[in-house]
Amino acid sequence: MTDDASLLEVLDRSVGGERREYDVGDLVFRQGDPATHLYGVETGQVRLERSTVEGRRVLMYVAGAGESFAEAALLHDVFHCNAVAAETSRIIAFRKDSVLDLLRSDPGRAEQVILLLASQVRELRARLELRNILSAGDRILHYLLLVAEDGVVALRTPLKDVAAELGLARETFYRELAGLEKAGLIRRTDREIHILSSG
Amino acid sequence: MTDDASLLEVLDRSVGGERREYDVGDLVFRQGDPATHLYGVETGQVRLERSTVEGRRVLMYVAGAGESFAEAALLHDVFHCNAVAAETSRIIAFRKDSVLDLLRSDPGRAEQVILLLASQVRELRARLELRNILSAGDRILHYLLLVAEDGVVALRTPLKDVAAELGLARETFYRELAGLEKAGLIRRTDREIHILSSG
DNA sequence: CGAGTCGTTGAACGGAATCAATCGTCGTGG
DNA sequence: CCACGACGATTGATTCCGTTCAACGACTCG
Repeated sequence: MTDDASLLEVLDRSVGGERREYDVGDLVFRQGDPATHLYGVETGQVRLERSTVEGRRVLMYVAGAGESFAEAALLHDVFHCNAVAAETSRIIAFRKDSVLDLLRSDPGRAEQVILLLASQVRELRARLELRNILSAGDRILHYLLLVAEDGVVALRTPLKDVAAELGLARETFYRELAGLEKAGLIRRTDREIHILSSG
Repeated sequence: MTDDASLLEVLDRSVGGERREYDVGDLVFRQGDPATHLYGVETGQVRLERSTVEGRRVLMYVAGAGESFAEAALLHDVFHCNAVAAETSRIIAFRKDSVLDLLRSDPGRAEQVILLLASQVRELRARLELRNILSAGDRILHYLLLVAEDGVVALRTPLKDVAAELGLARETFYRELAGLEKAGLIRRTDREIHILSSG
């Protein structure tokens, strides 16, 4: 699912980023702040949330380890949301100017970034489409078919995280997984799920 | 939600695309075909689906009017999914080489594309995050807060399409909307929804 | 050896999907 | 001009299934 090199990695190699540590609740940036940087999560988790006029808060995104966020800083002068650490986190900050300079001066890098973003779009679309599947069992099966390579899914993350990615309560996920196995559609080993053909 | 200029528009203006008509069920391209073009939907709808080894089909994305698809052609030599018209559709095909040439020779355009993709990523993330909200009412409210400008949401598409975007049955959506109005949280006029402040 | 987390199963509840029916509106053609 | 059909919007009743609460075993780590 995740591709070879992430945007975060590419940026980190190309323009050096400044690493900072944040505790739970710390603000990385605030809505209205000048958008001078974009960011990556090295460890931890950051919540992006927007404050509405009436003071309500709308969660826009949760960025986990390895992900970049606030790329939209490239588009705007000020941030349109707050970024707050949801866990103790190490964040990398890249200067917006540096990034833009890089993209302008190095067409190869620019192209690489385009490809990265394009594949990210593809992945997000696929994830979104998954959510349109109502039945938990079908959703899981489709997910497995999507991420499988040669009929085998290697589990890199704990199962509960997979459940979260699928938008399911972990209990439902475990149960349904057991159901699929009982139905003879999959077989599980320790860190792998094998998809058994049954056209 | 949708931004000023779409990727489709930018491409259409920069590299001329070839327009083709498709009937329901027609294949735009097939899994394994050389990936020589990327595409945009002018009218109609296209389903992107991947065939697995066992002949099962997994839906990856449904591209509607105004959207581009198969941008991933830029990354790969062959298509990894089938594209089939879900309605009578007019599709624009852009030559991959032309697009790559453009991006390499025109850094300004490349930058514009990067910005477009970045904002697309942001939008997709936001949509995905919405799906993590279980309660239909909360989901709708968050959506409204997200797309509102000055507390007003202008309906561009039929309500039933909004319901689909939110991943809700249209009945549920209507009902919940009525509920929100009864609860005094929103007020509806013909083509607008007003969000009433209530911290 | 305890605390914490992941994985797993059971039982009950609640809410969204689904089926069904109605109304309004718009466009089309006779 | 009106009848007709298509589609969006809406409300009611019922079913179903995923969430939630709860409890437990396995494993890791300090």
